[in-house]
Amino acid sequence: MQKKQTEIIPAQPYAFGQALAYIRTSPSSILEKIDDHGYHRVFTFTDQPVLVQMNHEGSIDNARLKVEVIGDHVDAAILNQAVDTLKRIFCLTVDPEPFHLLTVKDPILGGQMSSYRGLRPVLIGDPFEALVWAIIGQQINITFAKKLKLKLQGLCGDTFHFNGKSYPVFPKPEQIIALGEEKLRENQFSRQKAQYLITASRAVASGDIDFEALTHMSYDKACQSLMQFKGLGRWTAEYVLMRGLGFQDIIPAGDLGLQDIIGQFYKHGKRATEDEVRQIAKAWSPWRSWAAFVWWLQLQLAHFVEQKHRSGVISDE
DNA sequence: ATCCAGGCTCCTG
DNA sequence: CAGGAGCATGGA
Repeated sequence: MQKKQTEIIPAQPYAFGQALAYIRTSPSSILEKIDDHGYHRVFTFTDQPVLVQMNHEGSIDNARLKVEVIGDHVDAAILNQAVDTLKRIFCLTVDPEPFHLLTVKDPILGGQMSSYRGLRPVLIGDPFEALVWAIIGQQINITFAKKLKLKLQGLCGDTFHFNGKSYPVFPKPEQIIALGEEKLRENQFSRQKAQYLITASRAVASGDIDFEALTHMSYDKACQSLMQFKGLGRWTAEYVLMRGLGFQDIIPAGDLGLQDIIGQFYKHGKRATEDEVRQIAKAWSPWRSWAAFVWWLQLQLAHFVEQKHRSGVISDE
């Protein structure tokens, strides 16, 4: 095993602790390990599993991030890939000030943001993982979606071992294809989901879906490009562009959760329609993805607290 | 039990 | 072209 390390100075202010809290409560995060020291996760860089660790030092206004990569053959190029990946996932190079100014103009969104100084979105670790998660999440409750993701990981994902600990490595498209529709069906994936997953994996493996190319397209083109595949509708395309590739100005208005919470705050509790969400979200351009992240964070925290309650972890005072 | 869930496709009228 | 049924499965 070789190690290399470096440091990232993010655009300030940056509340890394908020990002970690988000990951800890996010149902989509099954690969990340979060502890007092920071963030740990295995990525695949140039066909090699690499453990990436990021710890924070300093304060919100003086944040510094220590990055370490561990793997069989890690060199400067691998370290660079890790840094680029982390910058993308945590939006480290984006100046959050314009978004902050925008939220101040919207008292409702601004009210949500007041306790989140230095917060910025956290993307899903890898675009393919975002695509898989979006397909899994279609039309089922999140708790079950997480179970399915864990199952998929157990069925065809690799494991990376280091220092007595094991870290899951998200399956490559080829591994999901090799698993096959039958196996997925046996594991509670509906026929549709199984088909969509295989179709999407094939498209990624063949290069028909090219994430790198998508990042350079306009929103419209990228969306259309994804939606030509069966099983990838508008919501899924928007979700992947936003949470997988970091498109900054997308509102996945078809999302029931968003319709719900935006209705709560902007329509006196009545669920908003897709069109209404798009209309309301225009005010948040060009930061619509960031606003969506904030709303999702609210939903997620509420859901997390509720679950804790149910399982009796939090006792009523 | 009953309704619904971080949708999508396909089929009506 | 808007609206709705059907899908397939588990959570609350």
